[in-house]
Amino acid sequence: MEPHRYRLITREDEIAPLVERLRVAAVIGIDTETTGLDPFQSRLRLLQLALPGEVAIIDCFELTREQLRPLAPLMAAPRPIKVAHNAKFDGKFLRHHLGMVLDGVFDTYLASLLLSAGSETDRHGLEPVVARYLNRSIDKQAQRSDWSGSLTPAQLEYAASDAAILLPLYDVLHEWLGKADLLVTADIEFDCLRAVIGLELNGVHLDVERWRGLIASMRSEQAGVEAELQAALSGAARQFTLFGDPEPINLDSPAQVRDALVHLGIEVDDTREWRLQRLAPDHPIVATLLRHRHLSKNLSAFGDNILEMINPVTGRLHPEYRQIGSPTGRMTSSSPSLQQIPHTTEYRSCFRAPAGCQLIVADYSQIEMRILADFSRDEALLGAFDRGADLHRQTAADMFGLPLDQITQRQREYAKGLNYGLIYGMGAEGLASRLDASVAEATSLIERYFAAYPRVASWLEEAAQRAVDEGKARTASGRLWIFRLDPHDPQQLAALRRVGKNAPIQGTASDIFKRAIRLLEESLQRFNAGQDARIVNAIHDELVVEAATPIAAEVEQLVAQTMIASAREFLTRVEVEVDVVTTDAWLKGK
DNA sequence: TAGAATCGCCAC
DNA sequence: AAACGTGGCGATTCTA
Repeated sequence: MEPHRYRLITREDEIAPLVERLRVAAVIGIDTETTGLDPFQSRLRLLQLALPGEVAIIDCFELTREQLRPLAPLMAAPRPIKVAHNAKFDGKFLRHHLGMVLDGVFDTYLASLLLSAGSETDRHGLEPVVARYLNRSIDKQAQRSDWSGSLTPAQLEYAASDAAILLPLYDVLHEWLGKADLLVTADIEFDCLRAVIGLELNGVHLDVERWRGLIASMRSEQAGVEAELQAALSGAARQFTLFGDPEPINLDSPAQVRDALVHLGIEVDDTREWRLQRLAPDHPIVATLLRHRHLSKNLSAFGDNILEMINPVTGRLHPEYRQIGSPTGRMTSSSPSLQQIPHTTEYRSCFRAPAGCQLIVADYSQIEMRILADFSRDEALLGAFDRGADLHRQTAADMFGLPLDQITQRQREYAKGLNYGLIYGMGAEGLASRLDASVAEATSLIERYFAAYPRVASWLEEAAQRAVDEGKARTASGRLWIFRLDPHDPQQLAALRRVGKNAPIQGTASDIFKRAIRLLEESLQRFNAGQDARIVNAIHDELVVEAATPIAAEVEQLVAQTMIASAREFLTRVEVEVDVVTTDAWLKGK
């Protein structure tokens, strides 16, 4: 690639003229080089700003936060558009080290993800994206060089070219997004970047002592369970120690556990939970085994490892978010995944508001069923939400033609199974197993359900057929998922029909949620000036906000109103409900 | 011996 | 009893 014209900026008097040139630009490329990946433990070295034909490279070791402040309004404004590849990374460093909010972004990484529409094989680093959309090759080797010392011409050339390439990349990706009707979805994604940057920087507070106590009590119970199981199962062992004692089996090995059970006369093909559940009533040892599994799982997945992830600088957990974590648009979090902390009081109560703060925990009530009602226009299902009654009880009443107060617990369970199952494309066999009923019973229940909600039936069928015919699905915002499933293969056809039903619903829930995050970030801005309210967790349909106690009540109202306002942008027929509580810990009726 | 594949299970 | 969608992740087992 041809060398880029760049200017290394190390003096304060160079900032104002630079700001003037940037201010009149429609679009600028932006990139950073840092001494590491964690903004709390590494430094921001370079900030590159690309204009057509020119790249300014700011040496952040030479200039103070105060001296760079004139750049801040540009970074936060809608214009110029800041083009970055994975702006979340740059945005975290800008926010933490320079106090700048990054907004008004076009993210080429997110754009590439949207355009690939769920392809698992596409890569989305800058190098493959440039290759795919500009048909050019770039060299990323200098990325991992040492950015903390004196800079070589090669490093500066790399820094400049990485920022410069973003401008032509923007042109091409913008055009492709337009052609694919993805500009609305792209704006949803770009708009919530600022909040996702906040989510990662804010992190969550974990009560370490409480967590340690939880681990300790589980470990001691596990020791007892383990001894009991070894005594019972080792008789089945084929291995013996040098002293003739039975070799203990590895209870974490499904194969060894299966063999041991078979030796005890308990015939099993595998040892998955549902299968062991079936055996537990007749075999106390299996129940104990299940308890061991549970403890073992929790201790390994939610034990000391979580404590090790606490950031030494902030003392908090800072998960990484993949903003487009699935083709439906759902976010995922990792290191740790706060989205899979067990939903029990002992775990959730460890996630607490720090002193002087409260947690506002808010989630959408039945959001996916409401989306289904809105999409299908089914009068009875819409009516169920209008009446505001317990949905599953209402569904049972609709199915069985009974008044609400005559619905039995079992009938409500049936209705609940259907409400949850059908949006996932469940069939009669699946429902039968879930409800512990016969396939005939399940079939008849589904018939009753669809008789009560006929437009739901037709919408689901049309969605399945559309997936088969077109090989793709879209959400309310236009988010696209192109299915890589072969409709000529019976198994893949069935999977295609299931995902065809679910994708528009789950994906629209993502649209609504992400829009809500954006709106809430904006609403909280006036509090954020004082660092008094911040979003600290986001789990598919639930938001957790940490707020200073004096403003918590006001923030609670804001959170609920904002989430409702977002849903209204996408749903026309159905009202959504938000359950919200203000508490000390991450607890609520959900 | 490192990485892939598999089993299994946590969340919404 | 692989057929209920989306994910992350840990332990074991397989494989190059």
